[in-house]
Amino acid sequence: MRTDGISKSFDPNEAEPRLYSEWMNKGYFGAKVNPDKKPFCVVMPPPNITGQLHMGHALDNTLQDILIRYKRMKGFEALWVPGTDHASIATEAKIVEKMREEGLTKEDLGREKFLERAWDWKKQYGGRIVEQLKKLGSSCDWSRERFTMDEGCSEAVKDVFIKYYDQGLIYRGERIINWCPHCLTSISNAEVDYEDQAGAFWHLRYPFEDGTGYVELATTRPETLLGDTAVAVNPKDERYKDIIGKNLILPLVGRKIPVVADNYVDIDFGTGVVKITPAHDPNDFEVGLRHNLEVINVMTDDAKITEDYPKYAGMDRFEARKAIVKDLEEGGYLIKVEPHNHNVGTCYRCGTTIEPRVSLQWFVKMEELAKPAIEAVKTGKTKFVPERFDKNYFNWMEDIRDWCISRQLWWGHQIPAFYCDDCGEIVVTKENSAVCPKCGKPMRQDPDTLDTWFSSALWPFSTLGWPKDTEELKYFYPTNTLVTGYDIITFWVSRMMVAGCAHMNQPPFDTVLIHGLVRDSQGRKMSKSLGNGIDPLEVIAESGADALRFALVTGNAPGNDQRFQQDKIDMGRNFSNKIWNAMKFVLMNCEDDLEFSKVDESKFTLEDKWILNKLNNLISEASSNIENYDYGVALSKIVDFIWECYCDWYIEIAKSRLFDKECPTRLEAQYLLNKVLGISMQMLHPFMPFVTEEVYRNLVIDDKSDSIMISDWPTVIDRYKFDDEEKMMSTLMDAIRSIRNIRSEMGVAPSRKAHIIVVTENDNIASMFVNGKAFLERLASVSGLDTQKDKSGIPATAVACVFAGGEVYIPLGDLIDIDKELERLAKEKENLQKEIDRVNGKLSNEAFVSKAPEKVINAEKEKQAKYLEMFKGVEDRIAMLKNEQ
RNA sequence: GGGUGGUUAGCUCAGCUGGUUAGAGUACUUGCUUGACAUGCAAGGGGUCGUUGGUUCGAGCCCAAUACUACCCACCA
Repeated sequence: MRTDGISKSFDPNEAEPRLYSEWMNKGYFGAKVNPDKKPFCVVMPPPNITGQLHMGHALDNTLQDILIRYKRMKGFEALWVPGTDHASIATEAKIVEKMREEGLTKEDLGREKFLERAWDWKKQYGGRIVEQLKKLGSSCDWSRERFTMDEGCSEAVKDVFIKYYDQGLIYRGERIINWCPHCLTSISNAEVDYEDQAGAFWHLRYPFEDGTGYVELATTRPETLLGDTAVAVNPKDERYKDIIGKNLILPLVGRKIPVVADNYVDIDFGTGVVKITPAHDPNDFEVGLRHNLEVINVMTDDAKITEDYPKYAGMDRFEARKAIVKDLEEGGYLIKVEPHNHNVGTCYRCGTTIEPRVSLQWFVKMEELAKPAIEAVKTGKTKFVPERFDKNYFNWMEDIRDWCISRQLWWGHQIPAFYCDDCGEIVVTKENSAVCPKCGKPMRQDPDTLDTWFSSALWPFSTLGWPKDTEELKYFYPTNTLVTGYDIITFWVSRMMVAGCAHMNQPPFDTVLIHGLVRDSQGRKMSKSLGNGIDPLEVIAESGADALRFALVTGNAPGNDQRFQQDKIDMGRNFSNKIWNAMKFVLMNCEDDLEFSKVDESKFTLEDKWILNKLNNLISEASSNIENYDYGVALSKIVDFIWECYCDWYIEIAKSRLFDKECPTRLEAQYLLNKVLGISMQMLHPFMPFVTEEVYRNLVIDDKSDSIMISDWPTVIDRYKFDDEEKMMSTLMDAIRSIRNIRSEMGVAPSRKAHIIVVTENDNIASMFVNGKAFLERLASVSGLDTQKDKSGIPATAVACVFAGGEVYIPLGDLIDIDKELERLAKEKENLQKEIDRVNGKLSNEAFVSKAPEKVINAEKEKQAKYLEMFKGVEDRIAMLKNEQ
């Protein structure tokens, strides 16, 4: 028996790891430079080494795996490059946190020892997420796995830094930057999350130096008063014309500060007077530059007031706020406090309120670099899917600021800049040490590291060997599709686009496929704090990776968020089970010595031709859906085909041929059952790789590949195009559905088989019913049938159902309840009347007939004829039954 | 303040360039130990497609306005 050794149900926990390691051992995931094939390349967004696989990763990697498996089957040399990201801030924070538990600080350990710990961490946890990705079924070329801090990537980072520096695109300067007092580092604009917070507006008075009164102003951050070095008004503001240039005495501090005029001030907002704190506000910093104001930093790294203000020294900024407000009030400087909501910048890693702060940092000049990257999208060299996300991209890129790339962290790429403490000379070099070219003394390397995204920006080419001029680079670059979430466009996509254009003269990919967020069943973001996250690994353990992938892809459209529900996992698991059972049934009915070489295609029956035509349509439609990245749509079409067409109809119909060992078309049925299921498995494989492989291997298929993974993607088979047969078959199916419907409504027990009479004037239809007798018997509990051209001799108590081209009568004898049947017929008549009225209305509309395309008019006419015929049939029936009463 | 998406059955979502009686899954009701599968099979009920106008022979789809909702961007002290 072919079913020997085949388990009762598919067990993902057993099959998935076995198949995965087999695929890996056989090298199916690998890709190499191969001039005989077209390249297709995807680089994986490298997950953080600190990370654990979450639903976002699961979705992102499932989509990539679908894409890469599809392309591989389509005959491309398909490379999926995996790797991990060092994630400087996140990783360093975790290590520092762990050290804190041991009572240690970074400084206690020193840089070298700290980095040793960090590398240990990487060794311990960096592999964890990789193993988790494998559980998903990801078919990456693991032999090419990379890490953003490995030798090659580090080389690339240095090269880029030096190149930019030499071109004047990287500079070092004192600017106001976003400082995280918790992570103790600068962060870039992109790393700041703004959130609306309830705050207050403190109205203050600053007295004039000459004792002639005071100006009134309002602030949301009274503690920054300590660093005020001016007060600004708008030069056009008539109210304050006379005070420009006068001096004020800063309350609590006693510093003399000028009133300056600057267009930045909005006349209509507040009192029209703004206190200027250049060291702690980006706008004030700009004002300060224009008016040559002193920049006074009043806070330490961890946002405490400095020793310069003894009364508040050591206080946290929010503590200091309270103290200062109290002192202002006592000093009579506080006029009033009103509630006020405002946008507060927070650190995207730790959520701490950002402190804008003047500091010496490294920057990349972005404006020029952004231009070719913008151009690449404008000209369509790179396109976003869905298209609307290019607006998002342009929005960011066209208004881009210089990128602060230095971080006061140890874990990362140390900036390759060296300083001479003697003469102040700066050297930027790849060497590990430098000697001052001016005074010959050893130089000190900048202690800071680079923003993580600086190295990830190079990912599409650093992973292919750059800066070396490798064969891989020539063959696989530019890569093809980048798959990532919309939340990562500014962080990563934009920077890769910039880097690719700058260093490779080509944007790094032709398509950016954007997906949305995976939310919980109530539509909320999955987050640790809410505790509403679903662990993909638990889902895999319970229901298998195929079920998880099914759940993630079902109903997923590019760029859209989706809800994740247990239902979908169950559907996936049920579907696997359905496939498995279909396979078992097929094999159960295939002898060991089948000779498919003896199959005679001229013996294909109506249902054979129907399923083949359906299959052809599926191949062409699903393929084009996949090409368009509509994976959700493609999957549902494939599922519908397998479940409805193949299982619910074709298998059921085929049963009579299989069970009758003498049936002349039995071999053809066996052949097609295997073939059609096999092709369906191939199309389903990118979505559900494991169960499809297992089923494919068990089926009886000629010229079968060793693995479904490396089989050829199915194409439309021209000799199996049977549109007419498909139409005929649907007529039969309609009739079957009608019979079932009536039996169910009349409450006829399934065990009670009925002899039916088909009335039709059309000989083709009549013979179709006769030929389909066997499956009418099976599918509609029919015990036999007659055909005739008119209604003569049909007992009045027969129940009729009408279909296009005729009627089917089911004589049910005394089982029939005439009143009930009349009621049913009346309802049907009413429905038909409505439709006829609608169609008549359309066709009698002059405008419609003269303007609508002929095709549409003809369709309406056909409908009209059909409905009229059916209507007449129903009327006759009613008359007959009434007669009987 | 600017921008983007969503609003279709109780729930989750499809609906391609406007053209059958607006679909699916789930939930619900009913009937089935039908020789693969109860993780299943069959039948059924359920929607004025957010609102209001407009274009058109014809609008869930296109246009305008509006409401609600989610998100992104922005220096208003």
